[in-house]
Amino acid sequence: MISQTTEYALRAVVFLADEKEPRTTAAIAEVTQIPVGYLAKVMQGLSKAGIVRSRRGLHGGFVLVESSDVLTVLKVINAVEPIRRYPECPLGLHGKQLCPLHSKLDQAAQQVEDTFGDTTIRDMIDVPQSRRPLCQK
Amino acid sequence: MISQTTEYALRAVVFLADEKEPRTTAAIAEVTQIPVGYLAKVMQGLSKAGIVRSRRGLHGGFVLVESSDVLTVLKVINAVEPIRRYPECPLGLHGKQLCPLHSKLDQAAQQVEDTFGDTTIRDMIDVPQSRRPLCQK
DNA sequence: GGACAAATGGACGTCTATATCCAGATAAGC
DNA sequence: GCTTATCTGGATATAGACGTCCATTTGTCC
Repeated sequence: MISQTTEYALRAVVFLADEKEPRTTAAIAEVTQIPVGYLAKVMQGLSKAGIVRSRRGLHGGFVLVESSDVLTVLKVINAVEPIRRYPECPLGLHGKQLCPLHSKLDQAAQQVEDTFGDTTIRDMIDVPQSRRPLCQK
Repeated sequence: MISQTTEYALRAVVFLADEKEPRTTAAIAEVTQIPVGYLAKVMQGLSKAGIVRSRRGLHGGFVLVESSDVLTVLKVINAVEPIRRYPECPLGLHGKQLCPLHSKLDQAAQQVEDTFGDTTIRDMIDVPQSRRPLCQK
């Protein structure tokens, strides 16, 4: 469905949503349980995609660019690895129109996009009774 | 969303749906535009999963086990590579309950399963006006 | 039983996702 | 300007997905 890397990116973003000051790769890695070396690469990707802003040197780290109530899950997914759509038949058949097979596949992808496009990061943090992401409680 | 191998499996199954006699790997490969050597592996998988039945020797090949109006897209997907669900939090947090992040991911997976579970192979072949899968028209 | 057709299984090759490690660049604080 | 903290970029390693190839097994037809 979504790759391991995308899952990592979502965890990191959820963590950053609550933080005011920049958080280092090491700090993010610890809370999110992501291999620190690999997280560095993931964060670079998010940085280039404009999801986070990085600051080097002492007291540096990463902050979200957008507010968490504007940033959607879909934006994060698209920054890492967009969901595969079917703009046309992979076999190059029936012109621009899709056959029912690939139409169905595309339709499912669309559904997923819609679902994630409607969910902001804040939606997943402001939960009434406990069970916040990354938290034990 | 779904892997290349799963897409291959779906193409092969769609092709077999219309055929009464067994079709060889070579015949399937040609119509579906799948590398013949790799298709052989895919077909073995479908065979072991009980989606197709194989017959060796002259006039051998593959046939669907179930009728195409009973066989769903989901069954084929599950035979090759099931859609990843989230029975529990990957971080091992909050007991059996899912946090909103993984709940959302699982919900999307569920949606996709539902969509594909409701679609039979026949649904994709009996189309009123043209654009059948694997066909030019 | 012999000739041929076709699936099966194993060995192997390649590419990408995942992951590690480290030298270099850059920023802050003194 | 020096030291320290931190991101950046490149090289490298590993596993799995995708793909090829071939010898073997199993089946049909004569």
